[in-house]
Amino acid sequence: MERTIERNIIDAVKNLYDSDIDVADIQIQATRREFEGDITVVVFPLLKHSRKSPEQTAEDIGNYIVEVNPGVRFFNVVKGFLNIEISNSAWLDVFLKLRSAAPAHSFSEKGKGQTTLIEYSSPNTNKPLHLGHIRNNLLGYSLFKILTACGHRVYKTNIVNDRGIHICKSMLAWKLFAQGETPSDSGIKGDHFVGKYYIEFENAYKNEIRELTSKGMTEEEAAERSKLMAGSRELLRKWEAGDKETLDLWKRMNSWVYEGFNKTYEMLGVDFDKIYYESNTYKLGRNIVIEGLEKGIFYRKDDGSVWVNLSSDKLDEKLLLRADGTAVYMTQDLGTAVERYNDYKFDRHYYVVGNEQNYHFQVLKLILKKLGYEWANGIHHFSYGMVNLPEGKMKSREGKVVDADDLIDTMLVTAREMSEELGKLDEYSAGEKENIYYKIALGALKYFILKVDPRKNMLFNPRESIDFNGNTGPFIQYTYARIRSVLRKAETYDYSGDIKSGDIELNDKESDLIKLLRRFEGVVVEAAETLNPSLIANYTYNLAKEFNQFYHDYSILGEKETAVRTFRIALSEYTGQIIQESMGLLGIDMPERM
RNA sequence: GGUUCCGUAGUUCAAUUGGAUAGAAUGACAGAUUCCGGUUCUGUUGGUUGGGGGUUCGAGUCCCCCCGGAAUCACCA
Repeated sequence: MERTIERNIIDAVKNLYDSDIDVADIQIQATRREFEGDITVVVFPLLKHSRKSPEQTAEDIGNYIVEVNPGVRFFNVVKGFLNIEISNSAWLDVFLKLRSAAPAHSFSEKGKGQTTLIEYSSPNTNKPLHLGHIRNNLLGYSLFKILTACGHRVYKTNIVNDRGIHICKSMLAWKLFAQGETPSDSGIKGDHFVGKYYIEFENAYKNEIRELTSKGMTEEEAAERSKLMAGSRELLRKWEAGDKETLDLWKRMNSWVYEGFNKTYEMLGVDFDKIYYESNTYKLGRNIVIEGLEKGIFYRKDDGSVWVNLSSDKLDEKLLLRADGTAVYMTQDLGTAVERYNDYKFDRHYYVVGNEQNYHFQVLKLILKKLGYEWANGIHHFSYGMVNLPEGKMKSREGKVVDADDLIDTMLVTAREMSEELGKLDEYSAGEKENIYYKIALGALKYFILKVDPRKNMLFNPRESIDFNGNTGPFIQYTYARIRSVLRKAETYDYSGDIKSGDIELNDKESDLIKLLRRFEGVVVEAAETLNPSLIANYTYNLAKEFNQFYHDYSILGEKETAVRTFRIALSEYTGQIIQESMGLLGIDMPERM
């Protein structure tokens, strides 16, 4: 449609003004609702060719197009905007073309041949996942879906911070207090089980400090004298030295954590192609640092610690290895990056990590470049904002975190309550019902988080998210379920037959819906280019709302005219397909009924 | 203080990436509906896009200067 108009404009300018124009000067867009018409041409860029007023130019070109293009019914001019009304039969053609292209949907060729890595999730093995991780996981997974849809070859990776003093703390607490208890003994999910001992350590440590300070020590002295802290350091030392007993316990406790994480990941519907462990990559990182030191890119201070000076890039000095030779966060990330490049030879590598680490990733990329790795240019920190709650900020130190599993559970409970109240599922088995509740609960959670621009800090309100009305996941799911219901009923009606162009006259709601449907592809491409799933979310909401308006105003199954009924059912079916596909890019499942 | 990001209806978010009169949802208000209320439906209200300059046919969007908020600037991860 746009193509032919574009062609018309080039011809018009050629014939009317005897001038050749650049295709880039042609701006065609969908007409806004408030105005009459379907397609709008912005004529301002054409003025240099016409040398006339915007109104006159639009008038000239409009007349020309109406004359040569039979698909165009009429036009109107508002200021410098030429609004073109497409004939209804042309809209029907657009729909038929869209629909026939649907099964083999490919959105864009731009990603073709691109190998793209996405790192997301990145948990620590000393505590369960929380609300912040949920945003991370959902964004990472959705980016994977969107980029894949645009032709990228995408690999999902995860880096597990399974090493360090924090792990040793839970290990020590377990040795001291657990008396051999395991997750299966206690009936606690593995990651929560280990998290429990981490908290026990913190509490015991606090008590110890309080006792010591009450004897007249300062905080610093107390921290140095602390037996618990000394015990953790001792464990870390043993771990690094490869002490068998320590390593065995470490492996055992980590396996409990992973078992727990896997359940949470499964609930969220996310997965990974390859998981990296910091305990493996930190050694490679250390070698890289030492290599850089030999090349003179880094330098050693008197105490033996290794640094890089980035002050010429406004980034100050950064520590790479401690005085005792042990690795820091940056060390292992350098190792992980190099290992990943060796594994995948990626073109792009997205790190889905919260915006509190912007500085870290700036430094990481710069260091890799200084080391001479060309591929560092493909590294990109996908930085997202924090999730706040109505009660205020989340602070893990004060224990004010929303646990991921708890949150999912409350969402499930709420979904069940609300569905039971509506009572539309009474005839289904318990298993089928549970499956639907699950889809609603997760759909509500995912949609609420993904509809927000990732960069922005956001406010998560659990009650609002699961509303069946408004801009929510359940509302879109409800629209989809409604469409499916119509289609099930339609099978018992006589609506077979092809739709041919020219068969029927479309009404406004129908052509509005088609207009929106044809934008889908563009939205997906844009979401991939700007790495922004929220575009897809908000688009889908508009589509669902548009369908409901159409559904509200016109009869589908009760329609007498066979051709019209056939068309409307086909339109509903296609809308359902797009909604499902669109929400699928957000990792949200659509229930067949709800 | 340096760096990065964010400021849009009372609130939570949009705005086809530089297009027309900045839109939804929710809240509030009015009316309808009925088992009081919630629910549901209809309508109304709600904005100097933090402020000020600039760029151009045209700015919420791009540039500069202020104001406000967040993150970060560790031998934590």
